[in-house]
Amino acid sequence: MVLSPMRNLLVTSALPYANGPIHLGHLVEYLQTDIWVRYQKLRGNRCIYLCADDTHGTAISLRAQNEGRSEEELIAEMSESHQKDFADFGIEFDHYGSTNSEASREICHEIWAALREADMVVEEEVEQLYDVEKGMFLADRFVRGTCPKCNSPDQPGDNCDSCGATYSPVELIDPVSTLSGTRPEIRSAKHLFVQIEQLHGFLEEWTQSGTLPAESANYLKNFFLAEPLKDWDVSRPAPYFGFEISDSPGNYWYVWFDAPIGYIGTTKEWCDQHGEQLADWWKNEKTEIHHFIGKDIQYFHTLFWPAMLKTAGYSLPTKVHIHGFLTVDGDKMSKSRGTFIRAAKYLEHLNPSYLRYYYATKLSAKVEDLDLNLEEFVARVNSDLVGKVVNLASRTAKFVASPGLSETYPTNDEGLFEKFAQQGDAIAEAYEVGNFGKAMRLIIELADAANPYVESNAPWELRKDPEKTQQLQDVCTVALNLFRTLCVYLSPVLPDLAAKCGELLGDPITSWDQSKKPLSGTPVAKFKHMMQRVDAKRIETMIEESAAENEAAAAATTPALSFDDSGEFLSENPIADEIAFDDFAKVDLRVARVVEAHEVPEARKLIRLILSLGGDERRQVFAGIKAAYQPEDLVGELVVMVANLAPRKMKFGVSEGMIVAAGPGGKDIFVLNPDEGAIPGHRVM
RNA sequence: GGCAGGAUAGCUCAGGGGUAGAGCAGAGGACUCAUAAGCCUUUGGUCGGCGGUUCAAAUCCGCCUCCUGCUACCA
Repeated sequence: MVLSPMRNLLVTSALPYANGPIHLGHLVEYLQTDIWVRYQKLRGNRCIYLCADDTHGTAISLRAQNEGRSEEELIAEMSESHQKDFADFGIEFDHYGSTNSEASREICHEIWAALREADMVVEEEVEQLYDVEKGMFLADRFVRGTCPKCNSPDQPGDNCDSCGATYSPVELIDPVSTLSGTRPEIRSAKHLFVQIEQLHGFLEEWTQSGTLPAESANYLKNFFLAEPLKDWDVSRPAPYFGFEISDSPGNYWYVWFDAPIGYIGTTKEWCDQHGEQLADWWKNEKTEIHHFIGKDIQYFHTLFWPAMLKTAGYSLPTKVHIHGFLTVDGDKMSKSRGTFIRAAKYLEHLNPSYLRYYYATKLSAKVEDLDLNLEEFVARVNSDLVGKVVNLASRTAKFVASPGLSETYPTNDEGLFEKFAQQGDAIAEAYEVGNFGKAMRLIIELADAANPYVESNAPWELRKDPEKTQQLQDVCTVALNLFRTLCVYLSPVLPDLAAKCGELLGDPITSWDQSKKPLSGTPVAKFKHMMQRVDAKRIETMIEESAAENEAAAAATTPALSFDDSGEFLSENPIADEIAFDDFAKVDLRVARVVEAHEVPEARKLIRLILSLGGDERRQVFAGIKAAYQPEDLVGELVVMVANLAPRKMKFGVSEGMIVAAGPGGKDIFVLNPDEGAIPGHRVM
């Protein structure tokens, strides 16, 4: 790639939602972006990095309500906490704003006016469930109820976990608001829709024009652009925490309408603070706009967002960089396992540089998930950074502390400096396209070449011979220059290390081109440790603490879920001897439906049941449940029967199996019913 | 169900028609400047399976298996 002399770059990360703290998953994106931005700045490009808190929507209101304070208080605190976490990880924004700002409000109105003018806005009545007690409409995720297709109870508002049916929450049988526990009613309200289908052709072209990773372009092509695009519902009726729509009082912009606009609003704030013109950044062909986002929010950024920009006459994103999700040791982050780790928690135990480097080794330009393998994390950081890179300085710097670097750079460095300098282009290219993993591999490859040089030139031997002081100084000058070049290359990832290298050699690292010219004749400071090795025990502690915190938090929010079951029955009836699976499998348990149930007048404990196993298969079973059940209550019920039990002649007839029930006996007998969805004949295993 | 991506050494991954690679882990050795770091040597793989194209396939094509993700008020 040809890098023009000086580019103008506007870079954003997705706006974190003001509903919770930053965790290691978020950091993939902010570190990725920060590294890219630092790289661009190091190259001498004009680059501003902007971000903001995403503050609107129902979830914010609910949380504020639960905490008994205003939305404004909540988002102010969140913003502060987010910014602290970012700063502590070395993520340097040029400006950090909020979607709840005057600047953002202005741009929302402006873009809205443009959509109106383009005749892209339509009104439609939408039926939604309304929680009378809370006084608000309920998003799908706040409703549960019985599936209209299969009658499974307690299903989510948009689809059934049991039969997989999708539906609208208004179709639910017996809907319940998860917010108040009351039954919501169906109400109709006016919503405003944007007809992005009008820009179908434009979006098709734009999404396929190389602005997106190939995976994403294909995805959009197949899933969205193959058919007419649906109108986008961009309004929510009051009460809603957000901006009221000027020409539609009582309606507010949906959080996903104003979130991306926050990019522009934040730019405007930055411009106002720095005497810059917004148009130079957002209405200027020469400015590149780069968004970094996760794959979960692709379609907001690649369909709605460009449609809005296009309509309002703003520049379109030059590139949308899309990353995957973080897993920890191969699994999704888990609160109970303690792998859901807050940024602040990490920092209590570990150095941010470790994570910056580790993520860098794992990031590529592809849309793929990134695994934080904790064992590898320790190995990589300790081996690569401490063992190879920093080691170069720590094993040589002290030999030249008094004379400093040689007056001129030695000619006999085995071509190493030149080799290091030449690799710079390949490393730069890898940074530029977002393939940080490759950049790190190339850099560590160089470090691997540098250590044998020190080894074979053995400065610790040269030191013993007063005749060889010049040679000693030269060897160390070479090693330290190689170290410095590595620090230049690593500085987007490890600004701290670069700063320490600058202090050691008395020459701050500020430009990529410092990798091209060796340093000579300068003093060398007393060597101080630049990076501690990762202590694996701290990781363990961090995980344990995270798990404990999450457990405590979960317990606090779900007090209803505390159980206090007596162990009495179990102690009186100890568990039987262990059996092999095969022994259990001999028992053929089946779901059966009670099709008839009859009194047996002469029997003290028995009821005569006719069970159906589906089709024409019928069994007569005498069940000892007379004290606990009325026959008429059993007809139609599903039960579990032992289907292959040898028939038994009884006084009142032949019993062809038995049904299973729990309890101590007498009146306390509880027949087992399968959960919803089971049908007669199903085997029970 | 549909779609996308993936499967290469014990682990994490690179490579991508011409003798299978790196780091870490493992084994052996020499050294002792350095944060028990570093250096040298070395074990280890039918590149998920089956077919096809080709002089040649880990690589290209087809089918299959398994994982992961996504799946709009949609299929």
